[in-house]
Amino acid sequence: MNMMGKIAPALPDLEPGHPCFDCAVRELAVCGVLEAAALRAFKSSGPTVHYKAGDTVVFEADEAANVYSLTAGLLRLSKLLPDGRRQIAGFLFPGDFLGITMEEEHAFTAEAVAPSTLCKFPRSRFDQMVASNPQLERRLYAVAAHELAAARQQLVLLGRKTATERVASFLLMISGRCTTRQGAEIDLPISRIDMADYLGLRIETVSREISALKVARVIQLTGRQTFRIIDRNRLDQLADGE
Amino acid sequence: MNMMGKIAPALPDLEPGHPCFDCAVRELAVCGVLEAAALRAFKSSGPTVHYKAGDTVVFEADEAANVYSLTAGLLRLSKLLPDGRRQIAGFLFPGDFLGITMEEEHAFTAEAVAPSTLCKFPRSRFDQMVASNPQLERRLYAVAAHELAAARQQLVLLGRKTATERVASFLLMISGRCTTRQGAEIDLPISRIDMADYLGLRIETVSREISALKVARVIQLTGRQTFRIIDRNRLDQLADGE
DNA sequence: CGCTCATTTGAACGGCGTCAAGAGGAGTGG
DNA sequence: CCACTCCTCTTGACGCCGTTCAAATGAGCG
Repeated sequence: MNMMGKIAPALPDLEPGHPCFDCAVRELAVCGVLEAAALRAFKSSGPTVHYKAGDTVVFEADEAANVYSLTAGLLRLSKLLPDGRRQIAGFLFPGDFLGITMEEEHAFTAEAVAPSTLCKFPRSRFDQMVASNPQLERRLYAVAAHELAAARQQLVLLGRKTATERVASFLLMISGRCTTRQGAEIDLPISRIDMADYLGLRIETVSREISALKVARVIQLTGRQTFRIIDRNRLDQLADGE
Repeated sequence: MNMMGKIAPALPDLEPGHPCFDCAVRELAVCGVLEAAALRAFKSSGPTVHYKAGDTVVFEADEAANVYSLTAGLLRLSKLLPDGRRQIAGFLFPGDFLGITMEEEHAFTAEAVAPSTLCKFPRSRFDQMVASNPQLERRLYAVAAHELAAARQQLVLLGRKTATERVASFLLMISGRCTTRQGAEIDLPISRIDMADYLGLRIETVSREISALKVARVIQLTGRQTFRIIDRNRLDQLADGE
């Protein structure tokens, strides 16, 4: 039943002019399971759209008329309580799929954290593609199962972990997701506010915890948006509360 | 794309002797989408198993060799941190499916909260059934999407809601899930410890919040395991932090 | 009745939030 | 180059919500 990680073969028969030809995440995204012919039909059903940082892709409670595949950038999924409290349920990285729902409306708002590019498909058209491509259906299930596991892992963090453990866990997650450049320098494309709203903390607490990790020589801030892990083992320990 | 809630037709051609014939949740469960013939083949691939309250159905980190459909009882999905802290990620009610994962191991422990009955299927056999029944695949995706939405909703609760809001939300959830008997009496088959571990609180806090709701005449405890909602509107307000 | 275990209640503590001020960059204009 | 503003992030002081520790109450059951 394991299909995550099984990567579709290269598609040498896809012509260079096709928009998917040089897609950086083609094998990662849901489209990765499609044959060249199916991919052509698929892609032709929707445009590529761009959003700049801060833009809203879909509003919570909007009709779920489209689904998206993120090819570049970074999105956040969030929900706002009536009094202004906000919780971020997760981040979408390139290759991730936006629109896993059986409901008529979206349950969360999706906003661009960084300038982002997405392939946009009308839901009706997408459903047809899914119906006629069993592998796509299977891939969607795999993606949903993966997201579910991640969400449940986050439940443990929010329900039972301390501020120190949450921040340490977050930095480890980022280090696994964000391109580590030369010298293990890690990009941190997320503001303190977004970190706080993802971790169920306030920005002051996040800032204090990061400072503490810095003082303890576990990490090193190499720039406003970059850091370096000095003591990986210690960070692992802190994340697990040891 | 909406398939939740679309109930399969009755199956008059299923013989009375078949184990699924009088299954209380047949139309609710994943099996609900199967034709009588497919259902026969499906059911024959695994036995019915029983667990008493407290028993473990699958251990976290166990090999995911089987999948299950819960026909009666109540399960909890939980994870234990090394130092004993525990978080319950969700409860499974009759009709729910256990085994949504693409990994080789289970990520959470599943234990019986009440005496429970499950249909057990070897994963390999189940995958075959899924492969040859597209509707089953679609149903599984729908179930996963539904669970994902529920988990993300719980993220908001754990990350941003107060103790009062959490307990009020929980009682409302239970009132929607548990058979309300005569006089709107609601069964509460979950201990304070499980409530606390689900809500990210301590049992003393849960107890205090319930007492406060009782004193405020919002609910009424009619027994150790049953309660009644006196002021539904107020409970809704409290759950949303108004 | 007496044991055990779940739940409730009380009192004091502490981690994280709140409020407030300061530090550090990035951009703009002189 | 500095001066100024804006904004994010950091740091400090204090307060509160939920936890911790402790004990009482109550339900189930031999």
